[in-house]
Amino acid sequence: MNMRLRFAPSPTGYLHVGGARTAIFNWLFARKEGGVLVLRIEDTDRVRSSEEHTKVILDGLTWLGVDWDEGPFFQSEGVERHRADATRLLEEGKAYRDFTDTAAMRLEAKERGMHPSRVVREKMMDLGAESAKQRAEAGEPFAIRLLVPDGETVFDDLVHGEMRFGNDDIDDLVILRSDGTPTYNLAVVSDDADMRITHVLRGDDHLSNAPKQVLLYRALGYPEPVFAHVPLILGSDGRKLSKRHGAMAVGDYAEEGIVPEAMMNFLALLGWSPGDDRELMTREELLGAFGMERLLKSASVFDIDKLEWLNGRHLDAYSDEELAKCLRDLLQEDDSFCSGFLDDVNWLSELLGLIKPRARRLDQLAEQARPFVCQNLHFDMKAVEKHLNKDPGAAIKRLQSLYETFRGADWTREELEVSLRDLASQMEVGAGKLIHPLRIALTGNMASPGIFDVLYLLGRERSLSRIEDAVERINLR
RNA sequence: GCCCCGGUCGUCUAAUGGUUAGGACACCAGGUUUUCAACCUGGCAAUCGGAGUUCGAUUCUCCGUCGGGGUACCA
Repeated sequence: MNMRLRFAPSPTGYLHVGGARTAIFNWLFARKEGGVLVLRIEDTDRVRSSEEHTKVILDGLTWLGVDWDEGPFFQSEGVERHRADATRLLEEGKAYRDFTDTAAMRLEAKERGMHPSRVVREKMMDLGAESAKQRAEAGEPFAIRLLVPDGETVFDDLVHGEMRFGNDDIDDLVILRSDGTPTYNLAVVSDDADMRITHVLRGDDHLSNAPKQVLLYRALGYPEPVFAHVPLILGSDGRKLSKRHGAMAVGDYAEEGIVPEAMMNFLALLGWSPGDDRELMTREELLGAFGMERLLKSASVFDIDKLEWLNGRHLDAYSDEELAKCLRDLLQEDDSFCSGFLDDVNWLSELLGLIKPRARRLDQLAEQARPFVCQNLHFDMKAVEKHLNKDPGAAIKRLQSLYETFRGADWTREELEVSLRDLASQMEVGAGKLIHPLRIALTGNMASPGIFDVLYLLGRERSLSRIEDAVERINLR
């Protein structure tokens, strides 16, 4: 039998990291086992659903590298089939019409200490199928509820093992609303059966829906899929992930310079492990190692630090050309950006060699690159204050001396270093006294790659003119 | 309230009826150094609690506790 899986997000406007991980597990499993992955958009909530929202989710999946074999299908397209399934259950006596008023039933149930749905059932059974049919034909609106049988519902979960639910605890759930629209549990079962889904891998939050759905499969006579409920992802305080924990959407992370390989690696390692000590894994390695048997049962906390660390490591694997492309994208909004520098492959490679260890994310990489590829510097005012403005006279003197010294120097790291250190001893100051103001003049920042590397990469002309500019800045204040 | 799931360093996790309970991120210290990183070395740090089974439980069982999910004519 061909394995068929599905990922079925609601189009809520973004791809949640929890949803993304569910998608990744489905994808890994499908690709690993040669199965088929179906994408279905659960858009039955018309208020929240929109085409733009759907697009955001598809883009998020594509960014991650999660591709699908069939779909996207839309749950709303199956409404007729959902309705037909509900009606069939009604005809077969496995469901019944509900004419009651919900609020009144709830109140009565509370007074009598019963499940509301059981109160409804009692009333509707008393009413009898014949009179129910007559009232329906007379045009009275009604919902359809599943008649939950006595006994116990037992099914197998790949993550949790055997699951048992007493049917007394399961409501006679509404499967078709009085406005004729299907409810979630019916729609899911009807769609999954229609799509011949064999493995339902989804978040733990659906675990208590599972017995209801199993009951529906059995009532409808559809073959049951295998379930696998994966644990949830929590925020840093162990609570459900929410806005106050920071970004929740994969799109936000993409914008913050996380690369998709790192995101997939990180998410795959939440709730699953390869069984050995591997942490840094490529897509292919994940695929090779993945298996449902190693899915964990317990929820895990989303640790941004670890994500960023992994991101840095994945960045190491990026080629110079790929990174140059990222830099172009990220820096294009800077008017003073001279992308031509990046065309010199040797220069590019030296630059990246210096800034890659200093950046974990693409946006940080771009900030590190900025002084080397943009004409306008962003000055860190704290740095300017400390090393230039605090003792302006000394700063000017030192920068001017450096200017004179460098002007006649061969532009090699070695010679630049020798001449700077010579100058420092002539002036009877530590080398740092020259280096710090110089660094700010050249980069605008307190932190940068080694100063001689900076000089070398910037080149004579730009270095000298930045020193001049810095002197000018001090004079102008 | 009721139903369900879960609990190993701060975090992600490994392991086992008998181990000095391993690794990684983070953190701390040292090295390196012109800054910031990177890098190297070292360190801190965990089996939720209580019973039971057992020669022996972190591992198996029960109870409690804590956390999570569900309990809709939401998905």
